Amino acid sequence: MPPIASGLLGALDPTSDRAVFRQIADQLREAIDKGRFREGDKLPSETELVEHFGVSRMTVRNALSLLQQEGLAVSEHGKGVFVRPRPPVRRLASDRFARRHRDQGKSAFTVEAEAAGSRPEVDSLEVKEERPSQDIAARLGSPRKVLARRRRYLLDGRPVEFATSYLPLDIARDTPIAEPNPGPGGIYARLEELGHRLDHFDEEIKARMPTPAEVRTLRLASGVPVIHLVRTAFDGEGRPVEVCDTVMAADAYVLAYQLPAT
Amino acid sequence: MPPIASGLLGALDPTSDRAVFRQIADQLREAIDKGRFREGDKLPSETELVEHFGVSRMTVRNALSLLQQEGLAVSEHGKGVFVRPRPPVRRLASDRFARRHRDQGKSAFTVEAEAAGSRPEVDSLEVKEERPSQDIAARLGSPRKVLARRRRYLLDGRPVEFATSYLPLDIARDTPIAEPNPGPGGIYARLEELGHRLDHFDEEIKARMPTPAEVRTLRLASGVPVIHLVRTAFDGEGRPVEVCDTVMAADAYVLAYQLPAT
DNA sequence: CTCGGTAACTCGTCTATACGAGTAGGTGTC
DNA sequence: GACACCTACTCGTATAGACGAGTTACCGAG
Repeated sequence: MPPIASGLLGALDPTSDRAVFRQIADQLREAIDKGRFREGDKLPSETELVEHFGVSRMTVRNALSLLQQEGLAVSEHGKGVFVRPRPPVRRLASDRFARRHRDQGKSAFTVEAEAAGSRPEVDSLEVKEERPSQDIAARLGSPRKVLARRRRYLLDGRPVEFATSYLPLDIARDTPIAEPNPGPGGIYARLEELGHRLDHFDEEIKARMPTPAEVRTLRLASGVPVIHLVRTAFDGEGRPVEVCDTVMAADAYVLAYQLPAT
Repeated sequence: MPPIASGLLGALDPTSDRAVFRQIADQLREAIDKGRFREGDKLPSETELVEHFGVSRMTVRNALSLLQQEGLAVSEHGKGVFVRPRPPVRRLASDRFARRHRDQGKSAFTVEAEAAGSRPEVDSLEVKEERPSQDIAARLGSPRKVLARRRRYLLDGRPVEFATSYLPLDIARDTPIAEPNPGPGGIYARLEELGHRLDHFDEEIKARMPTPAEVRTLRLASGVPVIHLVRTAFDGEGRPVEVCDTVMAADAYVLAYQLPAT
């Protein structure tokens, strides 16, 4: 076995006042940026880096930890540290809720995923009545209780999104919306059948680091933020009829919107 | 001085197989979530935690590092580790480029910031001609050269956003758009005066961890992602007339959009 | 009173060592 | 050939110690 995957990495500058672990991280980052290590490639092991740079293991781990926080690398216990693969990205277009996309037999997620050549799944379905949080209540016009529909979306076995829809009970109770499977076209199609013609949606987008619970349910690598999207659906009278709270793995999404110049 | 800010923190569970540093992080996280430590509060020092839990300093640092990666805490050299303050959030509404917002004497950023009671600044202005990257070229219809306008936006002295506008040279050369200050209403007002009536904008949104360069220019705390927004402006003939590439501190923004149900 | 220095505290960096736990590949037995 | 085992490699967790550098408050000299 060659002593190290060296040649790809240079030496430290002892005169620099830049911390040693940062210098090591810089070199690895540059090697990744320049393509000397590619997506999914294994980086030199901690032991190899220790020998190559002549530093202690904690220093090397510190450098690798930096790269992981930047989202450039992921470590796998027992295997090594790898250049983080960029997963295929799902593009959410601003017309994704257009009525013409609703009259299918399948859900929008399924149709779109299959068109993109991926294998879609929906799991951890939960449908129950509950008291809304303050935020959700405010968006829905302060109903006392709401119907909550929770589900997780996966592409090719990888969880990409976790969503909860909230609907006022007076709208959703004893309708197909309260069923685990609401039928073709999803709950928006059912809402319209029930006489709540949808007029427009408001969406609010934030990005932040995931909570430990979100790391688990979305199986997120370190250094991957989440996109938190809250969508409110309004009917023709301006009444909010649904709020959908969605947490998405940020590395799996691009959101696209079209704005009129008015 | 009291021996420790204890009472707020419990003991470790030696029977648990959960790593000690995770247990410590769990306790601190819970104390923050429950409001026992509030925004800006100083957490117990490393030394205090070492004594309270009876572990080594590296273990405590490991726990604190976890909280920083989650965006819950920030450390300040020589001072301590603090619960990360949530800065005031700037809300970008989907009508922010409406024509009626343009006929002011000031830029949209300035007007809006002052209305919100903040002190706006714009700096590191750079205006130059350059060859576009592949991505920008593709969005602009492959011009050979473009005018690039770079600037950084600050609120109350804090950098929140870094943006670059790209315009095809045949549109922008020798116009007020090529000046450092393009005048009231910004470059969109100038584009319309030049006969490029704006029709609509496309926006693409991603979230990711910042590069080291972005950490510097936006003075980002660890555990704060960036929102990367690329906006393309189209004229009435469907020609792209500008691409604006923006990197925003994610903790300073909420993006709001309105979608028609069509 | 002002200014400078010191002391005590904070986190940052780095070394050296040890053991645990997951993975992969080879080896040897049945 | 199938399978259990062993071994060598990987990263994960934890200890103990050392020195450096930024911050703050106090105290003493001028």
